[in-house]
Amino acid sequence: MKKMNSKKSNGDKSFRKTEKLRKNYQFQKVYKQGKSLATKNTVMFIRKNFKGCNRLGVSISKKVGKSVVRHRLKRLYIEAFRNLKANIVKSGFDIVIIGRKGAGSMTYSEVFSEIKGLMSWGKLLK
RNA sequence: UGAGUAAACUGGGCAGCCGCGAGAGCAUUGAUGCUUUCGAGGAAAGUCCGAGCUCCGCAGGGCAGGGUGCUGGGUAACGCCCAGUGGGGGCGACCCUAAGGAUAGUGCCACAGAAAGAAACCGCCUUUUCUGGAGCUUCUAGAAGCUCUAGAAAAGGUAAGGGUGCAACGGUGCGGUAAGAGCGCACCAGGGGUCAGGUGACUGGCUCGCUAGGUAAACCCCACCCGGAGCAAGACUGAAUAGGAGGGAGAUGAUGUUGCCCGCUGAAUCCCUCGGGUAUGAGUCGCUGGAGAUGCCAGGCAACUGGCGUCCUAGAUAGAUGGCUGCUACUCUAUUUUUAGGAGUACAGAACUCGGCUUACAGGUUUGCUCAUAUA
RNA sequence: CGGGGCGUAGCGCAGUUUGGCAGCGCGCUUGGUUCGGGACCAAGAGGCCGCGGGUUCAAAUCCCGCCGCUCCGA
Repeated sequence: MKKMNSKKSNGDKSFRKTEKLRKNYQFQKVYKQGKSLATKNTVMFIRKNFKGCNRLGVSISKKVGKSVVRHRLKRLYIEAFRNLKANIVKSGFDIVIIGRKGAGSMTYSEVFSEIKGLMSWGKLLK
């Protein structure tokens, strides 16, 4: 992965405001109509949005830890999503990632492999 | 050198790549794109105090209610800070201290103890009466009187003693007395008066025998302070506390103004329930230049204040500070004893802004002072 | 941002107003009863009263500062 990142040729690794889920109703739609996948530390909801781009929302409950722990975990999820964007084949999906109770102690490599596994389970990766 | 005490600072470093937010400039109808600059803390935390700012039919009165509580300063203000005073702890440097009033009143002080607050009880002493015993004297020879002693009753004196208890009516000693008592004296503890010093808390001297427990972080009294709500405050726009339906209250006063009353205000209003979601399931402003930071000089023991110069240092809104790599610093671990490998890097994330307090904090640096030991 | 409630035995709760013995029910242990078990009877163990200070002779209770859980309102 890291070697691929250093190449120039692969796609956009940015993460802009338009790729974020920002409103509560957007989250509620994904919860109600989406498909859910779960591991021990992470839950992922996936729903088609018919808009031609993939959007991400992250939600971490207060049970995970203090403010520093929650904030750091959210950044790790976004970083993992950003580094996996080039490998996503399908587009037009809303994705919501939820951190569960033990997720606060994970490192970046654990988060990355967890998100990668969930995405390939959801058939978003090639 | 070791132990301790007080205070200040730091909060891994350097380089590279990818990514995020904001400002400015350029391009662009715009969304955006490019360049460049800046981008978490000492506690940003807890939300415990104090203010600025904004609104509430001006902020008026009374009663409640709340807070503070040695003195003097500082400050925009404070429950904060500084300098002192008293008390307590430590050999010491130093630390802790809600520290006004207990003769304004009320309450409480379990168990024990005579008694937990001003009085009774036991006891001690004196006098009188009665009863018993011993001794002496008189004499009519078994009675009287006197002295001593034991017991009971009555009248009085006293607060020394009473195994308790956290606490017992100032303490110890000598004198004194029928027995006793600050009744008198010496020393000690406290209190009143007066004089001196100090702005003051208070300290020191002299003098008065003046000495009725503790608890006010129990009610309370005294002195001082407090209008309420909070940036989801509030303002603006292109309908913007939208516009609707049903029920109820309302000039006999709704509503608002802290709880209550008075006073003020004064109605297409107010309260409840249901349903609805607009052009973007709103946006912009408030939103960061301020009791700002820093250097020098002056005043002050200090907190702090004044003058001059320099600087601009986060402004998000599902909420920007992250990830990876290399070298290095520190800690841990197993192998090895020399290097290499692995894991980890304190507490913790701005949300209107300041001044404080409290709490959390791996490791490191510096300075002042104290004690002990050694050497000179 | 503002406000309220609760932390006591393994579990569910009293006691806090008015300071002085830490209690109740279920559960647990031992013994009895029964052929055995349950039920019943008798005895017993189990507590830093969330944590740290302070006031007081004495604190679960009063005061101050923290920690955790939980519920409202805008």
